Amino acid sequence: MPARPSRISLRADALHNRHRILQAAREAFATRGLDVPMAAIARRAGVGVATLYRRFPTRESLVTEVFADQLTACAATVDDALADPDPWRAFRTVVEQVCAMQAADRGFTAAFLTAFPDAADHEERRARAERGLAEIIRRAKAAGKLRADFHQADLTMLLLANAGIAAEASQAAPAASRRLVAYLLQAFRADHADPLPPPPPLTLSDLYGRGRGAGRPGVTQ
Amino acid sequence: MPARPSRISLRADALHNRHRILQAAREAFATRGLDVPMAAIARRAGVGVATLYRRFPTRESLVTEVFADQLTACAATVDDALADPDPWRAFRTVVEQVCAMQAADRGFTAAFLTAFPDAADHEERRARAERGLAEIIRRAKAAGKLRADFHQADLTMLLLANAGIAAEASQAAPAASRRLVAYLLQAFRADHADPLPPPPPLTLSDLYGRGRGAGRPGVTQ
DNA sequence: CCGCAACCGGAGGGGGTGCTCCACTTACCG
DNA sequence: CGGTAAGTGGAGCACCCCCTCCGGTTGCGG
Repeated sequence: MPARPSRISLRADALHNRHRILQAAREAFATRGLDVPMAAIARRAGVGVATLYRRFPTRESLVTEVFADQLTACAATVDDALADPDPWRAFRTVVEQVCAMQAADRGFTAAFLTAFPDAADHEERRARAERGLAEIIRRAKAAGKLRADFHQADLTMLLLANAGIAAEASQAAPAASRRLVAYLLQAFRADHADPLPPPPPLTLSDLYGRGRGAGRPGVTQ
Repeated sequence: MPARPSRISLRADALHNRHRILQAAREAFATRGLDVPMAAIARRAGVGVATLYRRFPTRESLVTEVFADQLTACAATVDDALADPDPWRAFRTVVEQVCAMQAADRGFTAAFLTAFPDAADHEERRARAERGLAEIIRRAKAAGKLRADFHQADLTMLLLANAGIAAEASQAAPAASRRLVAYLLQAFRADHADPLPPPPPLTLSDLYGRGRGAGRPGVTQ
């Protein structure tokens, strides 16, 4: 996979600064979340604000670049799971790994859950992962391990729940996340599936569609 | 229970405005979360900013006042549950009710999870509820319905997870929350309790103690 | 009905953040 | 080694939000 054409010809010092910025942003996002001030990132990287904005015109571009690796890792997790002959282990592993990544990096959680208007390959990769997950779910159900009334939206639900833990728990997040995932995996198993009351109108796609904001009663009031 | 002495002698119009402010704040907090601008609340209430600040000097005082009813309802739920002869139903009802309240009101979630430095009775009531919950847990375990390795911190975990859903899911929050709670309640049952890997170092108290911020590597950078 | 004290709303200072413009510096190529 | 274009950092503007001060208004007791 060749590097993106936009960054091939950078002067040596510029490239160096670019790496410093990415590193600083990575740390800042992980500990303080996605809305850390740009100036703080620049300061941490030891560059001026202008340099940061020249390299990454929008915060979004910085975020996508910073979390590209981790998203790749996510995709790889899904692919690995698709190659696993044991459907339930595949399902379990994906859930555990992704949630662990979320819990370890507060910014990653937000980046994962945020829709990026541009970032075409981002979206495409996400759609691909979603298809992979659907297949894993299908197999696990077919194997009789995953309860039949499990819905793909339940994964989104789990991700949101896990994000809540990552957002507030801080240092305790990894342990709490592990615990939550363990509980839920047990609840997802087919062999002890009590009836499940409510259906979940919640998939990643329509979460982005018209999700988060207020009901917008007036204009701004 | 008599009204608080601080608000007994208000002029008629002032009292009227006070109610308008509380109503506006309630709506704003519910839809936009706790950090909605004070000016927006004032505008929505049809009063000036000064009036809002005169009546509620800090945002915190406004928040506590707005959610006093709901916190009372929470406490009542715990008390009701303590009176229930069926321990498991008591446990289940408390969890379901509180989570439903959280899902219905985004601000309530935040208010519930936020520590208030003042608000003495707030803290006291919270501590009391926590004791009640401990008793409910104890009974449910003794009845053999709740798994023995359930920990009180698991409730906090559930609350945080539910908060994550309330924060991002918006209109789908109630349904998603119900689904999550249903899953977790099944996982909490003693009769299908697979071994649970990680212990949870996470209770409400130490969540407040030194919880949310970054690791604070330097001073502000 | 009158006077005063309680009340009101908006203007404005202070702080923080997003983003840009511009004079200076420096890597790199010939 | 020198010219040049790429690169740099910080000052500065615009915006938003918190909170307070102050001149005008009004409920209400006498």
